[in-house]
Amino acid sequence: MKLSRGVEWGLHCAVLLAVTPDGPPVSRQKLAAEYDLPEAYLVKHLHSMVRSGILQSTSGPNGGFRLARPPADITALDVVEAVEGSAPPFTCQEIRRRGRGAAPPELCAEPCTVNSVMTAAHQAWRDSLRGVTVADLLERLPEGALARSRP
Amino acid sequence: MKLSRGVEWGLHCAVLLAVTPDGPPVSRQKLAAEYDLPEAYLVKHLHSMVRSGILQSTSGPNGGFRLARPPADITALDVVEAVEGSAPPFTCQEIRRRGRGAAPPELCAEPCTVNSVMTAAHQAWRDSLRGVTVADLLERLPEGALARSRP
DNA sequence: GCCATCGTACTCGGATATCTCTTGTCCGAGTTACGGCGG
DNA sequence: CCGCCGTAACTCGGACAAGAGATATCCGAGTACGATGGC
Repeated sequence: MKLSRGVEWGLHCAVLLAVTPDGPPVSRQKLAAEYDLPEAYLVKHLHSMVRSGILQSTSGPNGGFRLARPPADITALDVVEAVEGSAPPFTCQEIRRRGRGAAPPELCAEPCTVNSVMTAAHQAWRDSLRGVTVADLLERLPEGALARSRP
Repeated sequence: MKLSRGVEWGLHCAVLLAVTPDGPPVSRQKLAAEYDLPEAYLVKHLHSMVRSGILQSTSGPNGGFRLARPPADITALDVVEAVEGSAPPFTCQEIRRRGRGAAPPELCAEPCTVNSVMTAAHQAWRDSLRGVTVADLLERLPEGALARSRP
C-alpha cells in the first residue's frame, strides 16, 4: 500500500494557495519552484484537483491556479481523493465464492465479513482526513513560514 | 493507493484455519484449492504471516499451516500488516525544506503538519483493524459456511 | 481617442518513456512420515 | 518384535518473468493579456 507522492504536493500547494485566497492566480512555474518539484508532473495532479472542484485554473498570461472554495470548505480528504482517486484500497474479489469451498449464493446474501472489516477501516481513515480542513493546516503553520510564503 | 490482493487471501485463510484451531495442519494445496488461488503465490503471503508469528508451518508429509495463536489473539491488523508490511502508506518527503520557499531548519522543529494529518489518518485505520480479531470474523460467518469448512 | 488585430506568454490535454512494485511461475534443497528389511 | 534405512510427500526459499501503476517528460493546441496600428 503506497500513496502517490502527489498527495503531499497537493496538500502543500493547497495550503500555499490558501495564504492569499483572493490574490491573483499563482503560475505553475511559481508553484513548482516553491518546492522544487517537476513542473509538468505537479500540474497533472493540480488538474485532478481542478476537476474535483478544489482549484480553479485560468489560462493566458498572469494565469495559474487558485482555490475554488474558501480554505475552511476544503478538507484534507478532498485533496487526497482528488489526487489519489476515491477508489477504496481494498476491493473484495469474492474469493469465498470460488474454489473447492465455494459458498453457494444463498450464503452470500450478507456482504463478505472480510470486506466489511476492510471497508470500515477505510471509512475510519476517510473520517480522520475529513476532520481537517486546509484552513486548519494553515493555522497550524509556524509563524515564520507563513510570512515567508507571502509575496 | 492499492492494497495487495494477498491481504484478502490471508484474512480468509486465517479464518479458515481458525475453524479447527487444534486440528492437523492444512496443506498448501488444500488452502489454495479452497479458494482457487495460485498456490505458489499464496504461500508467499502465508510465509510472511509465519515470519510475523501469526501462523506456524510444519514440513514433511501431513505438513502445512496452522494458527500460531488462539484466533481471539490475532487481529485483522496483524494479518494485514504481516502481508502488506507495516510501512505507512504516506511518507513525508519534507518538501517544505526544498525549493524557493524552503523553510529554514529552525522553522522545522515541529513535524510537518501535512505529515501529522496523514499519520493520524493512518493510525485511525490501524485502530479500526486492531479492533477486530479472527475470532470475531469466524463468529460473524453464516451458519452454513462454517459447517462447509469443516473436513 | 477608440477599436480591431496580432504577438506573446501562459495553460491544457494527450502521447510517450522509464522505473518500481505487484503478481505469478518455477526449480533445487531441505524436512519428515511411512513402509520395508534385517537382526 | 524392534530398530534402521530408503522413498515419497511435502514444504522452504530464492531466482526469474510479465504486467500494472507511479513518475516523469515533451509537444501541439488553445486561451487571454497587452501592444500595435488604423480609423
